[in-house]
Amino acid sequence: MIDRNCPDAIEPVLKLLDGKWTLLLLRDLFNGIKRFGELRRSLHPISPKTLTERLRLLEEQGIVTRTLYPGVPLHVEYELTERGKRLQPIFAAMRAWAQSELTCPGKQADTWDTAAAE
Amino acid sequence: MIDRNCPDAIEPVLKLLDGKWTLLLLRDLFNGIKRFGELRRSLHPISPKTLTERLRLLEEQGIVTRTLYPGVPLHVEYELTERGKRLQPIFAAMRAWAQSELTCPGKQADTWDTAAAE
DNA sequence: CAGAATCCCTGATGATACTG
DNA sequence: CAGTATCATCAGGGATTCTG
Repeated sequence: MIDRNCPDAIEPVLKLLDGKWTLLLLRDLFNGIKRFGELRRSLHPISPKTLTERLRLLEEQGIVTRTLYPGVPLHVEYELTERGKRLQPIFAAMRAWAQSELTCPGKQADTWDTAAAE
Repeated sequence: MIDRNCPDAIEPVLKLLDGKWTLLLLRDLFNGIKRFGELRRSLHPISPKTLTERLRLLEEQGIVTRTLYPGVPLHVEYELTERGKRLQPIFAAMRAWAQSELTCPGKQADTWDTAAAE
């Protein structure tokens, strides 16, 4: 039976990572500091509105930092906080599963276990 | 720069786990075989429609199995496949992060790093 | 360049009632 | 019990335009 205290409570994490672009956005940031435009291009076709929203939320959660470099044209950088970087294992686990279960380009595994793929 | 081949491709996983209830549903199944009604109560207030939809999708992906035990009243059991059970590390990583970063009931950590909590 | 402001729209989900 | 069938809903996103 579940430990309804807290140990099993992934809800907060789910809420944090919720949103169509959040995980993809974070993945990008794991590759280093990014500017707004970079993220926008990388996450294309995300809308600037959505990108801003997601970044703001992550900022509030202490997952990313926003650094403004005054001047014209504007220069803003987004970077993962230490707290944010600690999300790494989650991505690692996802990649691991993807690699072992999704047969990238070349593999033949497609034999699940209970199979019956129509 | 990112390895645009496949290694970094978490998209399929994200798609698989997408949906408001999917992760919560899977978490329940990690606690053992469940019947439709059990899941419904546990995930309350999920609607039967949504629960069915999610279960069907997971079934198609080879993540869960549906077993029908003929008779009246009906008896249907849902269980994780081996493939599904291999998603475990993802949950583990989420729980780990939640425990270390979200200060369950008693803790005081709330000091992120770049702080500046409003 | 980085957003803010608007308006719009669709798809995931909810609510409810019914059935084998 | 375990769904299916319908209809209604709404929030997350999208598209576009504008500005410091």
